[in-house]
Amino acid sequence: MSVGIRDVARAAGVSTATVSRALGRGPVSEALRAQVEAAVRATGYRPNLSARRLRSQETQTVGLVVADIRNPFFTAVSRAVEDAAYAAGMRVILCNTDEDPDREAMYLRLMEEERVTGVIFAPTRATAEMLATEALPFPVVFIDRAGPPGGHDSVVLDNEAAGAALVDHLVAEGFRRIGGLFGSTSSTARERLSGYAAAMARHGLAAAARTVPPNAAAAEAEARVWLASPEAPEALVLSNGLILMGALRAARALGLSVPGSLALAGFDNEPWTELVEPGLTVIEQPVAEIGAQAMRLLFDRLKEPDQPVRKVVLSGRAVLRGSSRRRG
Amino acid sequence: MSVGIRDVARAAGVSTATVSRALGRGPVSEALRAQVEAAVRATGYRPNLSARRLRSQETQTVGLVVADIRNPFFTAVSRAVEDAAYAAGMRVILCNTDEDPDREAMYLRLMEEERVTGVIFAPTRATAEMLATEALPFPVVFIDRAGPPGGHDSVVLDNEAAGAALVDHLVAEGFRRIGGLFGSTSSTARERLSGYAAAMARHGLAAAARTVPPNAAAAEAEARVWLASPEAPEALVLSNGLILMGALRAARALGLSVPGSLALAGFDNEPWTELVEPGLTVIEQPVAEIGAQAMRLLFDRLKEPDQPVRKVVLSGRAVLRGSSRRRG
DNA sequence: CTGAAAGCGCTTACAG
DNA sequence: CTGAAAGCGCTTACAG
Repeated sequence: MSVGIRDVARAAGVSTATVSRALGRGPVSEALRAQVEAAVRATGYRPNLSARRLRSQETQTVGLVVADIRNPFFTAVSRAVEDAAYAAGMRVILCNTDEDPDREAMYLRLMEEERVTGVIFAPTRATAEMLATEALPFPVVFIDRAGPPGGHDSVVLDNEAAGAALVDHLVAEGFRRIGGLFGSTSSTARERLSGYAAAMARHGLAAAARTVPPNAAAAEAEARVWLASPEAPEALVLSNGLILMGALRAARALGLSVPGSLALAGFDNEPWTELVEPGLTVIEQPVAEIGAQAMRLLFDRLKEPDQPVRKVVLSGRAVLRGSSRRRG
Repeated sequence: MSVGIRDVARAAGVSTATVSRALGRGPVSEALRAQVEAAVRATGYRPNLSARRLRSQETQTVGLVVADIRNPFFTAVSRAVEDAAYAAGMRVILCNTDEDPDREAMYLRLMEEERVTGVIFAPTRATAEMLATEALPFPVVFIDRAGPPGGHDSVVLDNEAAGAALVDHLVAEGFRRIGGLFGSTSSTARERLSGYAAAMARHGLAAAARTVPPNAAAAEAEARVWLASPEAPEALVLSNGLILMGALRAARALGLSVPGSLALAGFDNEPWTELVEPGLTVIEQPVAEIGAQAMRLLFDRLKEPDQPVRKVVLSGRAVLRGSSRRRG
């Protein structure tokens, strides 16, 4: 029914081997190549990628496993990964784990069955640690969150520095009771928390950090309780864009003026952070660069499987806006 | 090197056929099934999906071809599609066309080579029309944008009604010089424009619509020129979330107060539209429902290839906020 | 219910 | 450069 390589071979008057070579990188005379190309057009032939993958043992596929594509950070990174992949003739399988270790395990298993060339992965802490010991049949590049040192290549932000930078900025603006709301599942959030805590200590201030599931609803709920309590901070550091959004909602709900009653400083320079009033101070991540770098690390690893593990640490850029401006 | 079905068969003391049946839906005695499962665990066997697909002639793969995953509308839809797909044991290949017909053609061709089970596609007008005649070897479900009637199944918003609803609302709020900024590439934008124009005519008002490439930068540039000109409207209808963002930026850049000097009403109830001041009036699309419905149409089509073409039209929900409030 | 054998559609040594 | 043949790892009629 469907036209196969045999039909093309017959139409071109050559062997299937020659058709295969003409479509790939095999050595073929110009004359035969032209015949094959004409036959391909005439028959409407489409190579069967499943057959090609099985036979060649190369799937040319990269798995991209992230927490949730609806998190704008992952949206942007995934677009960069896909651009790089398709440019290199590879395909991408995208999976959303919702930060659930069971789903992570399931998708990692799927990646094995797909015989993927490699995986770009934003793991939970639990899975990142597991992967330090368990060997996988393909290279893994961690993004956003590195596992234990020496395990896998990774490209991450300098989270400690970024967390500390937000504190330094808030302190410079005159704030002292600076709280922090951090995601509870990722090593990234933990590092940002660590940078926050270190900077607070350095300034001789008492740290007050809370952790929440990394989504806007959970962050809003926690912030509402906190901000209405006697221990309410006068400024808040938020560990990602969703938590920042939740904190802003909480401030609005409680009628707290920003930055008058509550200063905010967070992560991810999404378009909307500039459009709200006041604009939100954030650490901008080089999202496209993260995706592109991850693909580069993956390709390098495929080329040199035994080279030492590399960790690419990118710096965030502080974008200072009204939400963290000096009080009064 | 890698463990195959033969190794499992050997370990379990059965034939490869029995292993295959035990892992699939074949009839196998409980005793052998247990032996096979034990052997699978013991060997760490992972079925090779390329081989399975080649042999079974079923890829269990759906292609999802959208303009740009970074458009929040497509982000949300794609998440819904992926959830439905993985729940049904299918995989998703995601492609970004950037509204470029050449890239659309390229990815459609890739879908053929992948032998996908079906494709969910948000096409440009050019490609939608092409697809009305050209036959594809797999069912296609259009989302967001339907092609010519009778061509393919589709799930779309009632765009004309939504466009008209925004006009009716603005008129009710006392606006009369109501302009419109619409995307130039999709049938969706065209329909929203048509609803806008019809409603303007119904109210005895002069329509003033412009079209732009559907991204925030192009929309901002066009809006800046328009709003600074003598023909500047007092209210603007925007045909999607990106264009709405561009228009808001233009208003801010020109120092136009919203809604005092310029009212805004657009599409896509993204979280940020509630957080800006004033909140933006938008038509909310049932994004999760659109993705889920598309998968349902696809499954139905696979089950009943010859049933008549279906077009599911979903209604938007108007979310009225400050940006369109009566002037003065 | 079970196994031996054929074959899905390609690519790739192996000869020439 | 080219072709005949083997085989990638599975599933599925076909017999029993």
